[in-house]
Amino acid sequence: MNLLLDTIARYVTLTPEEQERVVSATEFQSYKAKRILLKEGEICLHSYFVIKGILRSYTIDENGAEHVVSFASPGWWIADMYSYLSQRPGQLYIETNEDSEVIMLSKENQERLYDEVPKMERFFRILIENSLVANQQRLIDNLSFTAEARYDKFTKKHPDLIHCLPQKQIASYIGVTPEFFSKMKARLLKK
Amino acid sequence: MNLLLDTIARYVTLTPEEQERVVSATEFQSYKAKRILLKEGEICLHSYFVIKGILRSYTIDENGAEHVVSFASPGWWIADMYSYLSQRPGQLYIETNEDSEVIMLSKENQERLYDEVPKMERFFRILIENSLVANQQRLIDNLSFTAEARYDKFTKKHPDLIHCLPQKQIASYIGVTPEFFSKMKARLLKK
DNA sequence: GAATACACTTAACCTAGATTAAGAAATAAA
DNA sequence: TTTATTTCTTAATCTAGGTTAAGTGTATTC
Repeated sequence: MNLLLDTIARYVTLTPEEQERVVSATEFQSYKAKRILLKEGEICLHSYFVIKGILRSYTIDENGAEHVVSFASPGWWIADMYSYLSQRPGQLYIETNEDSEVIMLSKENQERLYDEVPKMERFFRILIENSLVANQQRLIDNLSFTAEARYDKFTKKHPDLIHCLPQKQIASYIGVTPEFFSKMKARLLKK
Repeated sequence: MNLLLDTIARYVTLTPEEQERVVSATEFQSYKAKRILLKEGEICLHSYFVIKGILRSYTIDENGAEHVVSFASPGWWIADMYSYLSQRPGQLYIETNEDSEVIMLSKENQERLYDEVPKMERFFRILIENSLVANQQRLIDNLSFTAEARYDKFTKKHPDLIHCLPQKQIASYIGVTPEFFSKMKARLLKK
C-alpha cells in the first residue's frame, strides 16, 4: 500500500491525515493473470494503480486487430482515460498480463479527494501532464521514425518490460504485426 | 481579451478579483503571418492562447520532413508541452499560419497562478485531461485507421479548419505526404 | 502425458503509401 | 505585368510493412 503514498510523495507532501484520506478513498484488489478488468463499450469506473504485476490497455479495431495503448507496471496508473473522465462507454480493454495487485480509485472518490485534499489535484495534474508529454512523443515517433527505430527506443526506455512481455504485445505497441516484428528482430540479429 | 475569461468560465467560476489576477498574469501579443514563435532547441517560455488567427506546432525529422503536431484556432492553447513544462530545450516549432493575436502565459506566472487562484489549477487540469484524451485517440486512429479514414475524421472534427489550412499541412497532420494526399483526394472525388 | 491452444518463425506474395520528377496553378514579390 | 516562389497535381517507380499460409516450439488443460 505504501507504493502509492511514496509515489505521491515524489510530487506533493501530504500530512498524515491527508494520507489517511487518500488511503480510505482507494480500494485494494488482486487479480489472476489474463483477467479482463474492462471491455469495449463499458464505463471505466476506476483507475488502477499497479502494485504488483503488469496490466495493459488496448483497442480491437474493425478487422479484429489488437492495438496496445499502454502498459502499466508497479508504480504506474492505467485506465481508459476517455471513459473514466467522461463516465461514458469507452473503446478500450484493460487486462492483467500476469497475477497482479492494484489499488483502485473511482471517479467519485477522486473528485471528492480533489476537494478534501487540494494537493491531490496538483498530484494528478502533474501526472497527467507527464502522460500527455509521453503520449505526444509517441505520436511524433510513430509519424517520423521507422519501426526499427521505435523498437530501439522502446527497449531503451523499458528494458525491464522487454523480458516479461510477449513479443506480439511489443509489436502491437510499436505499431507493427507480429510477423513483421519477428522478421525485423531476425534482421537486427544479423548485424 | 474576454475570450480567455469566457473559456475559463466554462470550467470554473472566478470572482472578479480572481479574473483580474488571471489577466495580469498574462500578456497580449500580435504577430504577422508565418512568424516563427519557437524553434527546435529553444525553451518554450510561454504557452499561447489564440484570440485570432491560427498557429501550428510541428517537428522536422532527420530527413527534413515536417510533421504537424497540432493546430490552434481561437479559443485553443498551444505550446511545446515537453519544453514548457520542463523548461528544457524542445523539438517543436511553433508558427503563425496567418496574422494572429495571442495571450501569452509564462510558466512562472502559471505556477504563481496555481497558488493564488487554486481554481486555475483545476481549469488547467481539466484542459490537459482533454488534450490527453484527444491525443490518445489520435494515436489509436493512426494505428488502426487508413489515411482516408483519418482524413474523413479530420474533416468532420474540424470543418472550419479545412478551408483555411494549406493541404500540405492537413496531409502532414494526418500523417501522409502531400503527393499521396493529393492522389487520395482525387480518388475520393470520383466516388 | 496426450491434446489443444497459443506464441513465434519463415517465406512468398501483396499493397498503402513514399519517392522522384515534372508540369500546372496559384501567391507573392518586384 | 512579369518573375519568382510556393502549392498542388499527376504519373511512374519503389519499399516498408501487411497478408496469407504453413511449420515449429511451448504452455496450458484435461
